[in-house]
Amino acid sequence: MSEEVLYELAGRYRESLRRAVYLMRSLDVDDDLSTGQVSTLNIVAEGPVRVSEIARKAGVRVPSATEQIIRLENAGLVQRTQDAKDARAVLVSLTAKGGAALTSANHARNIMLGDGLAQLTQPERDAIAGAIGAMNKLNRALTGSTP
Amino acid sequence: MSEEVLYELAGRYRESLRRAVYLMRSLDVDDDLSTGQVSTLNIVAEGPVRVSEIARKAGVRVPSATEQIIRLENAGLVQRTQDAKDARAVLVSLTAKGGAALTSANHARNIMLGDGLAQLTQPERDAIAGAIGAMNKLNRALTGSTP
DNA sequence: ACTCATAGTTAGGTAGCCTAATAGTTAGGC
DNA sequence: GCCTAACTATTAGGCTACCTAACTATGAGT
Repeated sequence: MSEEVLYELAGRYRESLRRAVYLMRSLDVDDDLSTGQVSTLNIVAEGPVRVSEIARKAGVRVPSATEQIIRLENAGLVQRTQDAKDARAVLVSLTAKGGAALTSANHARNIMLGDGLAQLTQPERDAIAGAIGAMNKLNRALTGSTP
Repeated sequence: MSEEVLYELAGRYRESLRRAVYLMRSLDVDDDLSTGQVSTLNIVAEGPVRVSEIARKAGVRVPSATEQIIRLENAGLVQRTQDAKDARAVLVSLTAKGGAALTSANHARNIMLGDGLAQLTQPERDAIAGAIGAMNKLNRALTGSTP
């Protein structure tokens, strides 16, 4: 694969992602949860997680994760408990209210995005569906190198 | 197209995009330009543009665009001039220094992203390349609705 | 000419990210 | 067993980027 072709593809993909950032923001619905908060909740929803693990998965530093968690805790959406096996660690888990809020938030956003997808042709949707796996692999390849 | 399928695709795509957005940020190179600033410069590079046009293309409000532009102007990367045809309007254009900085910034980021793309298989790269058009159309479809 | 719309800036506030410094806890070498 | 080094999380302080509301200046319509 020639470097020029990779470079050219990188440029086009980067530009498309730039606009997608905007799209993500436009998916912010009137539910008092920012995109970042929904992401954090989605991570926490996988089970009780350490703060450092949340930070790693979200791609931010630990203090930033702490801050988000405190905000979510104040909103009653998550709770913090000490890890019984390691007194240094804090386990973050969803509250019932948090679970409900997350379900609703994901639903609202997926519906909005689904509306956009419905405006595409079937081949276009197929193209996006087919690219997701490769995008995820690319994300892993690059985020591994710059944690 | 069934709604469930759209919904499911929306969820997977949204999660992939979320990670890709982090990836974009991780591409920040040591060149004193944030991703947002590079985006703004890329918009300005298309020719002298009004502040409101920059805001529209970047998906932010006008005051936010003004702020970015002032920052870039202080760095000597863009310049503001009065529109000869409309004394209310301000035209923003790249300076020579800004053009050079943008070229360098885009180059560094495309090289980094190109490195990641090189780690994919050819079909995976094809999948991404094939999805870009659809992603852009989707971006337009959704961003049009929430300016 | 008067009014209303448009373009941009300024002011004030918030979220979210960062680094550096701190407190407490665990693990490993000796 | 203990002491040091490493790890986990929080706090403190600072920055960017975004927002809304209010303001100034200019243009356009009747």
